[in-house]
Amino acid sequence: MSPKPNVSAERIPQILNAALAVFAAKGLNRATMSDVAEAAGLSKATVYLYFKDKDDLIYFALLTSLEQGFGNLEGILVSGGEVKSQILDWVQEIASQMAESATNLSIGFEFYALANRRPEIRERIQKYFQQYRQLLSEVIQKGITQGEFQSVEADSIAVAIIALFEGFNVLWFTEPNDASWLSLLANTIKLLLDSISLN
Amino acid sequence: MSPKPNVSAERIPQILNAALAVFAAKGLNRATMSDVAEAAGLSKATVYLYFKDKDDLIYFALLTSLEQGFGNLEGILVSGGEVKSQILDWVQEIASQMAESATNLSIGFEFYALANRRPEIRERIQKYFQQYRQLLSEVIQKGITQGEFQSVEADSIAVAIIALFEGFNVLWFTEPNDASWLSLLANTIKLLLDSISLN
Amino acid sequence: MSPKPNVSAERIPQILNAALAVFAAKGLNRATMSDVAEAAGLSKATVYLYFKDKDDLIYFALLTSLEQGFGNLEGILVSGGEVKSQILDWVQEIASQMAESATNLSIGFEFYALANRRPEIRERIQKYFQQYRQLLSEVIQKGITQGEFQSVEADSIAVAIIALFEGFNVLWFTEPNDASWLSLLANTIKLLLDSISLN
Amino acid sequence: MSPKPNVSAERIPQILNAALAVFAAKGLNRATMSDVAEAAGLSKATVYLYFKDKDDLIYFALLTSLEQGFGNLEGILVSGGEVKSQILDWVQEIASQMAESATNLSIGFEFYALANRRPEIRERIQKYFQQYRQLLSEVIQKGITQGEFQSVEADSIAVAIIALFEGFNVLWFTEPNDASWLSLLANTIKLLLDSISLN
DNA sequence: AATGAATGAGCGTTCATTCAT
DNA sequence: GATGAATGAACGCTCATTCAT
Repeated sequence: MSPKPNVSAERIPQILNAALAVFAAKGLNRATMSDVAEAAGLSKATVYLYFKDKDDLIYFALLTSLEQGFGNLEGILVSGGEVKSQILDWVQEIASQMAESATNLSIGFEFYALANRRPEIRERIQKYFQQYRQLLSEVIQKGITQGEFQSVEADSIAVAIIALFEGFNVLWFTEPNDASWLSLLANTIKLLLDSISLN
Repeated sequence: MSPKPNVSAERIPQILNAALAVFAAKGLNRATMSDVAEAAGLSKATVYLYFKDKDDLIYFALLTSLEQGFGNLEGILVSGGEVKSQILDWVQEIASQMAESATNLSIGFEFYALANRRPEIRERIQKYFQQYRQLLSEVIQKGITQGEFQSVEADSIAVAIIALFEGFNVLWFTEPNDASWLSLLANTIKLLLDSISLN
Repeated sequence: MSPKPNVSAERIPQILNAALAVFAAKGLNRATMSDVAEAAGLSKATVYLYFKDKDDLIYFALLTSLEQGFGNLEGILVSGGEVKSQILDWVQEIASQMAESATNLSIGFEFYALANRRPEIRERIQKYFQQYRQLLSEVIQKGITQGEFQSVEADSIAVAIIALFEGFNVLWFTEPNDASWLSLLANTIKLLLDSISLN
Repeated sequence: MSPKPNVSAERIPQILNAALAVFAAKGLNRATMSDVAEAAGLSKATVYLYFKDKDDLIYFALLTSLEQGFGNLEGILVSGGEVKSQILDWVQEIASQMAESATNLSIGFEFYALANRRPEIRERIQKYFQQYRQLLSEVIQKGITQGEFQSVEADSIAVAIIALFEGFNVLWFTEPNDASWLSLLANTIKLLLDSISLN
């Protein structure tokens, strides 16, 4: 279940990156271990040196893809200035990142689907959303504390924003050529924040 | 790509229902044609009598799962009464349905992922969302016309609502034991509608 | 092993002709019973009403294709006139027939190959060649008797002519676009007959 | 379409020989990849390591069976002595070889039949016959140059001889227990060569 | 540490054949 | 006599996984 802590632990990210690329291109199932090995410039057997089996590889690929963090959400917490506008900037930033790696979204859906059968995957995804939610919640709370927002339940707003991101992901993915998603998403979140703003 | 139009066209729903059950339980890829046949109480060869191949079966299974319509959204259009409260009722209804068929969500994610490789699947999903969006848009527009809502872009609100549904789906699916999703979703949509309401 | 002698025995040639067409087009193995049934305008089950199984159908298809006789070889026996020139005319005639149904040659090769595994097929082919040989032998003999040919072994010449036909069949089939086969065949047989002619 | 060029390229002839044996015994279609693998003492998957698919295997089996060359026909070209007698010796030699590997003839017919559907197979067979014809043609031409034969078209005689070989193959194959084919073939070719000899 | 070579286990698909109507 | 519907039995092919070197 876990990569070996070898000297050439450089192999692990090498393999994981190859895996993510191949998974995104061909889908979790059509991607073969051969594909991954080839993309990593290694032999199949070598991949098995670092990952127990394909499930293991998928699991760590998920972890890797979940590591990308939440943009500079942390920055908002420590910076001065108006929270709302900083959130809206952050939305732009995240949405732009999404737009750039649109292909990667499809792995996301496969990971979600996998959660149904693999508890450890579900747990990681849950943990990811919890952290996300927690962080976003604190940001909203800061806005409340600073007097920008009404005294609403910060957590509810955090969840709403996350749901909007995920929901627009779906719409974006199914109709990737429609360029309006980004502004629709931004406007919706703005509307939401406006509605809890104090004046 | 096409089921036969024979007398025993009862076979087709029989197989499709079996397929949906098996797909939901095992995932699109781990579900074998044997599994589907067995679940349908038929032989494998018989399944092939009605569906060209597994891809064909998956495609029509998608169509079936997309056929469930949009609740009584149409009802709102023709009924009298306040739009906002009717929308909120409808949200409750749809969300309850989702809660009941939580397992089915996982197929949904697989279908989304599949859209990347199979244009005809992407098209059907797009069409589904377009109809959904169109209908919801008309409902919002009715609210505007009736003087309930400000003169906002109805379509943007419609998309926002759909995105919220999809986004909460994701959250729900990854953490199915959390009972609060439904009310969080309902509250968020209420917040949204309140923010465009006229008083 | 044998077609039923039913009232609608018109079905039998109907099926056999369809079978020959399909066999020629797709090969004995790739041709399915469905193909044959469809080509005959009947249902699969009906084909089984008249032929026990596919092997049976192939066997009777072989018989049918062997029934085409040996051109007007018999005519030479009863006619007056020079034998040699009549044989050469007959060669032209047969070779032209071959040219017209070039596709059919491929079934021929499949039948030959099948002879290895199916004694009853080998027997029919043997019988076919024996009759052919016998008839041709008599024609040569007539030429000897008439004083056209030297007193050679008529049977050897008959076999040689048959072998030349079969051999040119192979060459023709493998290089069907070469138009010279017919004249090469005719010239070779002429050379052979000249070499046994008396002046 | 292509065997791998690895160290264990010993596998390739191993598999091809097994394939030829199985193909001859069961026919191209009834022979399964499992049969071939088993005959080669390997697993099915290993066969697929060296041959892309069954078609590929058949194609290379054809090449192998076509590689056996044309006896010492080349020897006649460089040797001194009478051409005619050397040809007749060669006929005996080739015919004996044919007699020994009578079973293999049946694959031959299947290959011919296959030429109809597979252009690359047709091409190889054509090439085979062309080389054969070219070589034989030169031998005849040498006989003409040496003053043994009349100044006939060497190529026509070459084709006639090839046709006779192929034709007798057919007859031999359909009636393998008849021991007279060899002498009939030899005599016919002798007759042909006599008829173009100069005295 | 690395891999070429090998394979067991399965899966999607086809097709000759049967049988109730 | 005719057939629509159904299926058992295979077969070609793939792929995750192992292991000797």
